[in-house]
Parts: sequence; structure tokens; C-alpha cells
Amino acid sequence: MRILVVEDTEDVADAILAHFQRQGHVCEHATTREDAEHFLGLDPFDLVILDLNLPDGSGLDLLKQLRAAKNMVPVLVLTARMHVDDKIDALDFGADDYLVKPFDLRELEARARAVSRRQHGVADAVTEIGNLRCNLSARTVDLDAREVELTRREFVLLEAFISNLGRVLDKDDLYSRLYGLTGEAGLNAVEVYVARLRKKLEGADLEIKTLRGLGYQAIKRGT
Amino acid sequence: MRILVVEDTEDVADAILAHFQRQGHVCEHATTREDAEHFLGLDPFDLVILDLNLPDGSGLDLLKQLRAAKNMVPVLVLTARMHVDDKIDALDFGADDYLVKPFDLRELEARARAVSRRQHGVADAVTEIGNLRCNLSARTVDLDAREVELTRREFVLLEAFISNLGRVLDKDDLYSRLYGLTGEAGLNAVEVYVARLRKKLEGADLEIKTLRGLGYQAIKRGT
DNA sequence: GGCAAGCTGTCATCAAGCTGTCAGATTCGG
DNA sequence: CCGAATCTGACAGCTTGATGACAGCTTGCC
Repeated sequence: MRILVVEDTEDVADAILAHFQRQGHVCEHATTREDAEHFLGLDPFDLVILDLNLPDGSGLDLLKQLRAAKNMVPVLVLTARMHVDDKIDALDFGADDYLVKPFDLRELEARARAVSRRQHGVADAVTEIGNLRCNLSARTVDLDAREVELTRREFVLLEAFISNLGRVLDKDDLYSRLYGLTGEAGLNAVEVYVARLRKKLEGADLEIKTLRGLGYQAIKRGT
Repeated sequence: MRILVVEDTEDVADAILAHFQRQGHVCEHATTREDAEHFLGLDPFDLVILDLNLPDGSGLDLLKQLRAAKNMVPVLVLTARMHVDDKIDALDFGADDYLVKPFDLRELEARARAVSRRQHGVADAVTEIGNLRCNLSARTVDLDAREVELTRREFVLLEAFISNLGRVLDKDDLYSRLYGLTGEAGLNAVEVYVARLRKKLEGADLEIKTLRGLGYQAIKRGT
């Protein structure tokens, strides 16, 4: 996933970034509202983790502004405040979930995953596509009940395909999921990883079709 | 375990810290509510030992706040007050157990262990994983009915793996279990101890898998 | 106090596995 | 049948993890 972390407390931000990056997600870090707006203009994100207490303006305003602009990116709000009012405000203004500090990284991860799943209309963390079972939280993939070992990048790619079943993902999109904004790999890299993924998923009911000039599309075989 | 001791009476705190640290647990010490909130924001703890009488606000409020934020960390409450009401309050607000001062350290230890076990849904302090039997209270480990001698750190590591079977523990997590937040060992230390533990547990039905870039995962062999 | 044993953390070195690039092969649309 | 797009096997560089050796420190024992 592409995640924008808007958080000015350094150690908290570092912990969040490190944790999600370890999972293979691509993260950008904004410390101010202005900064956040900048990033949001550059790239589509799959999730925004937003601290309500920012130095240059309430995060709540940023949220309002986003929603006013019909930007429906999933937003997970962090707040140190304990007031129920804040929670209500945040949800009213279009936050998808909220977490009160202090929080556990694992909790944050679970919420993030849930929010993003809801966005894609996928009910469960475990997705089955025919003989292929993918557990997004445990990062495990089983094909015909045998575990398939995927590397970080391969998993990111599979995640993208699974949560966008049937949709066409163009190469630029996949590229930014793998390498973010500052990516330094050649475009060919996407092709290479698609090939590697296809090879590891040989025999699976998930087919990754090539749409020449358009991108790739994952579909369930036999449909 | 990572234990947060929230206690402002110096000698009591020292005694508790010394005792649990001797057991190989990693302890942090907070003397005020604010301090406690700080630590709780930094790292997930396996247990909070909470004195109800704090200089800057009742410990009960901290507990309420924690639970309101859905933080379910096991909390063991200490209180000097003799009122029965306090006991009821603490349990009502989500404390897992309480102890009235003055108390015996061994008693505290037993309660702490019980609370933490309950949290993990383990009925007994003895956990069996195939041919490996681990007694958390006695701190003994048997492999094929032969005792394995583990050092403190090795045991802490094993404890972490056993109580998180199947889950992926990243190196930062393991590191903070071994050295706390202020640890001064290199990150390589975790690898070294995993290696030592693996060596001592050679032939056991507990496998410690390496997930490159993610961390380690303990699983029961043959599953 | 002094000694021995064992625990710790560091380091250097080695091994394994991931990554990105490339070149040549292949496929596809027209 | 051509050219462009895509596929794919090979490879080299790099990151990450494993492990034996070692020196300092602590602990327990006399």
C-alpha cells in the first residue's frame, strides 16, 4: 500500500514508518499540513494516517478539506485527546477510523488493514481465490494448501492484484506501489516482478493477464 | 516480558524493578501519570504494574483512560488504601488484578505471571510444544524429557516466541523485549541470541523461522 | 578477596537470498 | 511480416542474517 503518515512527533512517526516499511508498504512522511497537502497532490495514496495535532493547523481541517474536495482516500485518525467530541468530529468529517494515543503498532496495523479492506469491499483479511489463499495480515500465501514463499516486492504486487481483482492496473500504478515517488528502478522492473509472481503462482486460479499497452489485470481463472 | 512500573514511592519501585529485572524482564519506571503515558505511547508493554496513588493524578484515571482507548494491556493495580471501594473500582475499570500494600514480592510475581498468562489464554504455566516443555514459572525447559539450561536472555526470547506462536516478531520488538527502550546493545545481538537459542533447542519441535526483512516466527514443527 | 565458570555483547567473516538490469527471445497488434 | 511491447533467464551487487571467536563482566563459591 501507499501510505501517507502525517505526524509531527518524530519518534512516533519513525516507529510507524519503520513498521509499515518493513511490511513492504511505501510510505511518505509529512510533518505539517502544508507538507501533507503537497504529497496528496503528487500521488494517490491507499491510506492516510493523520495526527490531529499538527503545528500549523489542526489535522481536522486537513481532513475536512480533503473530503470537501471529494478525495475519498481512507483516513485513519490519530489523536492524543481523550474527548469523545473529537472522535465524533473526526468520524463526522469523514475519517474511516480513529485511534487514541498511546496506541500499539500492531493495533494500528490491524486498523489500517481493516480500513483499507473496507475500501476495497473485501470482508476478511484472508482472501480465497479458488485454490489460492492469501492472508494479508500474516503475509502468508497458500496454493493448494502448500505454502508459497513470496519476497516483499512479490507480496506487495500480489496484494495489489488481489485487492483490485478484475481492475486494470497500469504499469505506473504498480511501479509507484513498489517504489513510491522516489523510485529508482527501471520500468522493466515491474515486468520482472510480474513474471516472478506468475512463476511462483503457477497452477493457481488467479490469472494475471497482460493487457498490451494498458497494464495488467488479475482475474479468477474460469470466470 | 516488558513491564511498566508506575510507582512513585522510591523504595517500593526499586524493589519491584530489581526483582523483575533479575528475572530477566525488561522494566521501565514511571513515577507520574504523565510519565506513564509517555512510556505507554512509546512501546507496547506486556504488563503494567500501577500504583493508584500518584502525585499528578490518580492511577485510577490512568487506568480508565487506557481502557477508554481500548488499550487492553494487562494491568496489575497496587494500592495502599484500605477501602474496599477502591478494589471494586479498579476491577470495574478494567484492572486484571490488584494487590494491597504492603505486599510480598513473590506474591506480586505470582500475580503478574497469572495475569499475563490469562492474557495469552494459557491455562497453565507449563506449555508443551511437541517434545518441548517449558515451565514459565519455574523457568525450566525440557527437551525430550532432558532439561535444557537457558540463560536469562535466551529464556526471555523463548518466552516471547512461545507466547506468540505463529506470529511474526520483528527484530525491534524482540530487541525491546531483551533490552527495553534504553537498550545499548547492537541490533546484531538479537540475531546472536536467536542463534544461541536455536542451537540449544536443536531437535525440538519448535522451529524458529527467519522471515527475511520482517523478523522471526516460531512455529510448531510439522504443521 | 580471589578464582573459576558462565553470561554478554561485539566483531569479522561467511552464507543466503533479494534486487534490478540487461540482452535475447517471444508475442502481439496491425 | 514488422516493430513495439513484453517475457524471462542469467548475473552481479547488495542487503540481511548466521555463526564462531573473543574479551569484559558478573556471579557464585571458596
